[in-house]
Order: sequence, then C-alpha cells, then structure tokens
Amino acid sequence: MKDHSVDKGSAKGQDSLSKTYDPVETEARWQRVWQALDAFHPDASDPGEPFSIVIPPPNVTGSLHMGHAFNTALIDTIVRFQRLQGKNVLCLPGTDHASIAVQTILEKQLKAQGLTRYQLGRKAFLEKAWEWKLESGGKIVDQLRRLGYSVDWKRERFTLDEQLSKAVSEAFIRLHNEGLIYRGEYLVNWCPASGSAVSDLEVEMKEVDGHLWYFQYPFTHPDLSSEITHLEVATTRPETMLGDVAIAVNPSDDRYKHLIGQTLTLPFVERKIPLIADDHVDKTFGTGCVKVTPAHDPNDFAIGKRHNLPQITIMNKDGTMNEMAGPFQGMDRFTARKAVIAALKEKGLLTKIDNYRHSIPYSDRGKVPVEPLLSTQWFVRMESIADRCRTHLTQGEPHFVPNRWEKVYKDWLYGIRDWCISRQLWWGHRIPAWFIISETNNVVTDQTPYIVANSIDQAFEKARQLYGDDVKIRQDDDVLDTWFSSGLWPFSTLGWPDENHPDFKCWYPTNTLVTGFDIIFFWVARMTMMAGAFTDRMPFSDVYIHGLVRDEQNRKMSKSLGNGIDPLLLIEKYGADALRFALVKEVAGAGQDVRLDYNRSNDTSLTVEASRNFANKLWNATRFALMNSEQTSVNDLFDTIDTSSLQLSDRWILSRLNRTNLTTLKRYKDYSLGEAAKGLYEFVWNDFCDWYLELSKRRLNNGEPQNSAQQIDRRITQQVLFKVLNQVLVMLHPLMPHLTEELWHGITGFSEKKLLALQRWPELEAQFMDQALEDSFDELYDSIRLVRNLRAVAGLKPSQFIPVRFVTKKKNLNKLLNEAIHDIKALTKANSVEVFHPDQLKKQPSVKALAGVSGELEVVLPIEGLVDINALRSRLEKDLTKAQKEISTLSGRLSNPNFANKAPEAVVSECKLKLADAQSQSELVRQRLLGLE
RNA sequence: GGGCGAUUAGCUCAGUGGUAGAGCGCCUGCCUUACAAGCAGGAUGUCCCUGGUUCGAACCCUGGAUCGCCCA
Repeated sequence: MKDHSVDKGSAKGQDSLSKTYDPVETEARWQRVWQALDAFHPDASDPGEPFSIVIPPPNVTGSLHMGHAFNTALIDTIVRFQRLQGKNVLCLPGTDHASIAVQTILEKQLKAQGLTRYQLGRKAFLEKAWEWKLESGGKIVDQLRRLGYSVDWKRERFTLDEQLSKAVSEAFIRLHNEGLIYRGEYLVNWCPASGSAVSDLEVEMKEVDGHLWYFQYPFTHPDLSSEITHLEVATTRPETMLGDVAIAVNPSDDRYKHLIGQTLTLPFVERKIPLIADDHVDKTFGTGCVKVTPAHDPNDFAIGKRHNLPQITIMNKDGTMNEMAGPFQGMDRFTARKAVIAALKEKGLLTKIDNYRHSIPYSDRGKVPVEPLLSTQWFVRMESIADRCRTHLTQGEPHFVPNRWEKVYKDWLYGIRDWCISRQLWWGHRIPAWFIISETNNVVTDQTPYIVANSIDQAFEKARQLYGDDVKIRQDDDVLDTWFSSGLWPFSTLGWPDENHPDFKCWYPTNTLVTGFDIIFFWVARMTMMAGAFTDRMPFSDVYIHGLVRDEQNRKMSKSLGNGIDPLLLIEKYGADALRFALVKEVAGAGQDVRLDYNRSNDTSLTVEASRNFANKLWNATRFALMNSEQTSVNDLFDTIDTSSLQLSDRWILSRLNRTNLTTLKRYKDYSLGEAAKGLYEFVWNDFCDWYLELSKRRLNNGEPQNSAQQIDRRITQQVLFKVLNQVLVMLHPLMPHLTEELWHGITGFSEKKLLALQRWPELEAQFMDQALEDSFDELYDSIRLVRNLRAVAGLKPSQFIPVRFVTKKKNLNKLLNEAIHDIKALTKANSVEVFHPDQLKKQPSVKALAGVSGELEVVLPIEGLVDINALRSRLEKDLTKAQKEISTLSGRLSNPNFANKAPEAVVSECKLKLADAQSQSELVRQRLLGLE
C-alpha cells in the first residue's frame, strides 16, 4: 500500500487536544485514512461469520438529502456494530440509473437547444447520457462519503454496469422462458410528459376540484310513444365521449330496464352505440347511466372485456386527439375537453354542471395526470412469483422490524397485479427481445413474432434457424423499468448469475435490508420476488423499516415544496457524527417519522447542536483523563487493575459500565438503535462525567502524590478512567465513528494503521456488576443533591465552605455516607462532614441551623444567621405537603382490604415501606418547621 | 370505502398494570484549573374524550374525537 498523506501521529499528546472539538478537520482526516487503508474492503476468504448489507442505491441524478443521511446513519451504525462483533462485514454501495429522471433532465437540456431525442438519435442520445452520468453521477457518492459511510467503495456498483446489465437480460430471458413474461395489449398508465408507460406504483392519486358534466345521448330510433328520447350520462372527462362504445346501466334499474338493447347515437362522430346492462354500474351515482370508454378508463376496459365491446383509442401518445376524434382531431386533451363541452352546449345536449371533488391519477415523475392508454407492453406475470414469497413469509422470511410492516408487505403480495415493465425510454436496460420484422413487411406490429436472447448475434442465430437465412430482426426499442434491475440488486451486485462467484457464495443472502416504508412495494417486494424466482431464497433475513425525516413543521421534505434541509450544511456546522447521532437518537420508536427541528433563518438545528455538544463533552472528558495521566505507553492503559485497590466509586462506575455494555449490546442487536444512542448518552454524561469524573478529581490530587497510598489510588483512578473511556469509545463508535476513532488514538497512542473500527466489542466483566451498589449510590447522590439544594435555597455562595451533618437511623446509609465522606466533602463544598444516628444527636447541644429532609435522611448545616429563613420555610412546607399527600395515597391504598388480599406481596410490602418513609419524613419536616419559629 | 399509525411537560418524543420520564427550551445562581458547546439548583402535566376490566389503568378492552399515512 502506498504511503497515504495522513499526518503521522494523529494520536495526539495531552498538549495538543484543543478545548473544543473540531469535527470538520477530524472527520475529513479519518475518512482519508479509512479509504487509504481499504479498511472496509473485505475478502470473501477473510475470517469471521459473513455479514452483508447492500445499500439502497440512490438515484444517480440525485444529491444528498436528509433521507439518505438518515438511511446511511442507520445502516452504518449496524454494519460498524457487526464489525465490532468480529464478523466479516460487507456493506456494498452503488447507484441506480433512474431511467425517467435522467431522461427528463437530458430532454430538458435538449429542448433548450431546440432539439428532441428523436432528432439526436438513440446512439448520440445515449452517448450524451453517459457523458452526463460520468460528469455528475459521482456527486451523490462523494456526498455519502462525508457521512463516514463504512462501505466497500471498491465494490461500488451501478445498475447499468456491464455485469449488472448481464444479470438483467439473464433475468428477463429466464422469466420469459418460464412463460412469466408476456407482451400484451392493455390499458397502461401513460405519462404524456415522459412519453412512456409507467407502472401502477408510479401513479399517485391526487384529489382535485373538478366538475361532473351531465349531457345527453339521443336514441337512434326513439320510441315516439315514450317520453324518453335521450339518456343522460355524468362524467368528469367529457372529452372521452368520442371513444364511447356503449352506455351501461344496472340491470336492476327500473328506470332503464325496458330500454336495454336499444341503440343511441354518439354526437359528433355519429357512432351507433348500444345500451347494455352491467352489474358494476352504481345506480345511485349521477344518473345511473355510465358512458363506456374501454380504451381510456380502467373500469370501462373491464366492462368492455365482459361485453366484447370494441376499444376505440381517440388520443395520440402525446396527449392530443387523433383521427378518431372527428372534428376535435389535433387538439390537446385539455383543449378538447373545453371544445367538447362547448359543442355539446351548442347542440343543447349539456344539461348540468356540478362542482365535484375527485381523485385523478398523476405520474410520480412527470407530475402530470396520467392517461389510461391502450397499448402493447411487456408484462411480468406475478401470481406464481408472489406466491413463492407468500410461502417464505409463512416461515418468517423476511423478518420485518418493526413487525407491523409485515402486514403491509403481505397484503400487497395477496393483491398482486401483473407488472408492466416496458418503458418507452432509451436510458436503461434495452429489452433483450428481437422482432422478426421480415415476417411482417419489415415493420413491427403487435403481431410480429419475436425471440429473446442474450445478444444480437445469439438472436440472429436463433432467428435464422427458425425463419431461414433471409430473416431480418430488430431489437425492441423499449427499456425495462428501473425497478426491474433494482429488484436484482442484492444478488446482481454479488456476481449473480455466476452463482460460484466468491462474493455471492460468501455474502448471499444478505442479512439486513434497511429502507423507508415508502418503498416496501417498489423495492422490497420486488427484491423478494426476484430473489425467490432466481435464487430460491429470500435476499435478506431482516428488513429494518424506518420512517421519513420531516421538516420542522412536520411536512414531508420535497423538491417541489423546497423545504428540504441540506444535510451537508448541518455536517459543516456540527459534524457528520453529530448529525448521525441526532438522527439515530430520535428514531427510538422505529418506523416512526423523525421530525428534525431547524431554524431556516440561520440554518441551525438545536437537536443536532445537542449531539455536537455531546461529542464535545466526550472530547473534554478524554482531554481531562489525558491531562491527568502520565501515561507513556499503550501498555500502561491495559495493565490489569488491582481490584483489591478499587474504591467505592470505581466499583460503582465499573458496574454501570458493564450494565451499559450489556444493554447497549442487546439494543444494537435488536435494531433499537435510538435506545442504544440514548443509553450511551446518559451513561457518558450523567454517570461518567457528572459523577465519576468529578469524584476522580480529588483522587488525582492535582499534584504530586503525598504518599504511596495516594500514589496507588491515583494510579487506580487513572486506570479506571481509561478503562471506561476505552470501552465507551468502542460502544459509541457505530454512532460517532470519527470522534471515537480520533479519541481512541488519542488515548492509546496507536498509529492510524490500527483502527478502532476494526477492534472488538468490550468483553463483559460480569463480576463488576453490582445492583445493590448502584442502588446505594443513588441514595448517596440523593443525599448530595439534598445538600446542594439546601445551599441553593438558602442562597449560599458557591464559594462558601460550610460544615455538613447527616442524621439518619438507616444503618446502610449511615455506613455509606461515612465511607464516602471525602467525596461528599468535595461535591458539596463542605469543610467537614459528620454522620449521626438521631440518638447521638440528641446528646449534642441543639443548634439553630439550616436543615432539610429526604425520606429518613436529615441534613443539617449549622450556619446560623446566614440563611434566608423564608425561602427555607417555604421549601420545608412544600416537602411537608408532598409527604402528606403521599401518606394519604398510600394509607388509602393499604386500608383497602382488596388491595392487601389481591395485590402481590412484594407490592404490598413495598407500599408499606414507602408509607413508613413518608411518615417519618413528614415528622422530621414538621419538627424542623417548628425549629424555625 | 378498507387498513395502519399517532394523540403524554412550552417543543420533540420515551414509557405495556404498581406514586408520570428524557432531551431541548424556560427560571435562579455560578467563568469551580475537562468542557459557558459548561456546572449546580428549580418550575412545569385533566397522560385526547368516554365507558368497562382490575385491589390498582398513561398502559388492557368498548365506543368516539382529532391529525397523519397507505390502499381501492
């Protein structure tokens, strides 16, 4: 490996740690180191149980948005954790070619030059597209790096790579050979903006304010004896009347029953159309008469099929009216609507216009209403493919986290519909089908036979065998839906269809898929179906579904709203670690949306700032440890601690440390990543910094040790400090990789060739875990808080040292306070600390003093005269009220015979204990109040 | 129309039967030699409403309200 340009000795000595943490420089540096060392480039033959994740490939046109940042934060946390577990981890990155998006951008560019893609031609257009991809396609990938993503960049894939393209045509051919791909004429969702069919999933229903137009069709041979000479229909799309082929009524509708079978004349085009009966007609909607336009409406299409009606297409693919539209030919669909209405009005056939709110289908990409259009497309027959997934699902494959998403996935599998996979676009995987045009006068018609093959040579060879030497073939112009290739992503990226590829053998199936709930159908289900079809296995065992990041007003971030929050801006301001930590910490209720607070006037986020502050806190805790150590070598740090010399607070923090280890480990494994983040935050800030580190100050002594006992204690303190730090850095590393890497090198002094990212999770030392000790420390801290509170209430200056007396009859507490006397002194600014039993105190001369009570502990600060009596009295009165309220609640409960009889004994006895506590507190407070008079 | 989720402190959210929690914000006092990106102390709640189950409900069950999402 060549010598990379990273500063030597990033393990900084105690002199060089600055007062605040600078993430920008540090993050860039470690990203360079990881890259230079190929730290995350595993080999299939490496030791360790394989673990793999493929990342959801972002759209190659895109730039980094908060959704990517969120998804990345979660994935990277998982893979870094698995690496610490000693697994052979592959996290594989890549991008998606995004047919429609890219083509839209390019065509816009062409349009600006007054060109269309057809004028340019397919070859030149694709050259331009590749040029564009090479130029700007790397943008999002570079941005992903700035998050500290520990993916294997050497295995980066693009869906149009040669090998992945091979996988696509192989998949197409296999499905075709199994009879699962067919070409058929169906109503598809036509997007006039992109000039292509789109799948059902790419259509979004939007509510719009429209109208319901009522107009009349005359009977061809009106029954002159009857009053009825016309039928009235109601529609939201009057222009489609030109394609009507029937009028339908419900067979049980008494209004029209007797007329069924008669013929009406369609105005303008003068077509004779029958009145038919169909059960699906809703008698109560409109007039009960429905115009039937099979070529332009999905419901009508179904009616047409049932009644064998013709399908008359009245529109061109650009949304203009065609020759079947008679006088309206050439008009755009929306112009035609107005013209048809005007013409109906003129003929006196328009009877009513109602305002009507209804849903119309919009194209996701094109942002225009899609047009149901009859055309010949390629479809995948889904039933058997989906069925295989249903079977796997009954065996819990894949496993959804949180589990409720399984139902969403399952329901979709059961309501499966065939998948339209052809797109009338050029950028993408061209359909590997060749038409035998010599069979149909050298043009492609719906009847032209075709063959599928891996290459033009193979296609030609096959064609010649079937149709003779003079055969002429032409490849289908269309490309495949982008999701077709994305569906193969978990295995095409690992070498499939070569099932002997070492990567495929080692890392397939992958372990976890992490993605948003919005693409469960688009992507997750397509992957499971494709994987089932081609590898006979589910492509991943777990699917971790996360929500969306919403803006400060809880709106979905979108380009059209322009309310996106730029992750890069936040990274520059607070660091990638802070952003990652903030996002993960907020995700505790997995699958729920995350709301990111944000101030648009100055691009700040208090949430991210809090995480940055946490990073700084840990930075300074480490700085403190280094400043107070004369550690010269790595070995010092890992010396075995002489457990017999551990003090109370050492044993306490080591117990807390190991408990944190245990719970954090479980949370990472369970994908409770938010909980893991919160737990570590609390441990570092509250336990380690607020208490242990403060306690350590006295023992480190801020100078030369006076004697050997102090020397030993100082040494132990240092060892414990570093032991805790060392383990915290490992546990926190998945969440804040750069900061922890930096600090770990700071305390170990290792060269950057040895990485924290590749270390092991700290082994649990169960012998240190001591719940009773932790509980008694809670009591100790409560006692200290009581003193501090009294000092504050009395308005004592922080610099003023005073004597402190504790009075309690609780033996354990008495002992603990005595043991911790030096610590209490330090933490309460006491110049002396004494602990008494109430009996002892009675022998003392009574002192008018500052006092407070908590449970069965009384604190006395004998400093007459300096205190604010009123403040103290109101504080005591408040305590008294609280204690009395508790007494009444508890005694009420205990006096209920049902409670005593039915509640578990532990609950009852706990209740009794609490009551006793409250009673004695109440009594002590009362006495103190009297003393104030 | 069918389904899912949410409703807890000013804000963002944890909390699955035993006296309501965290972070941020807020108030008071502190530049205490790791950190003012900090320290100490403090205030704050009809746990959406309604019935029910239970000795006991934020939590379980009925019904309803409001908001959001997905599907048709």
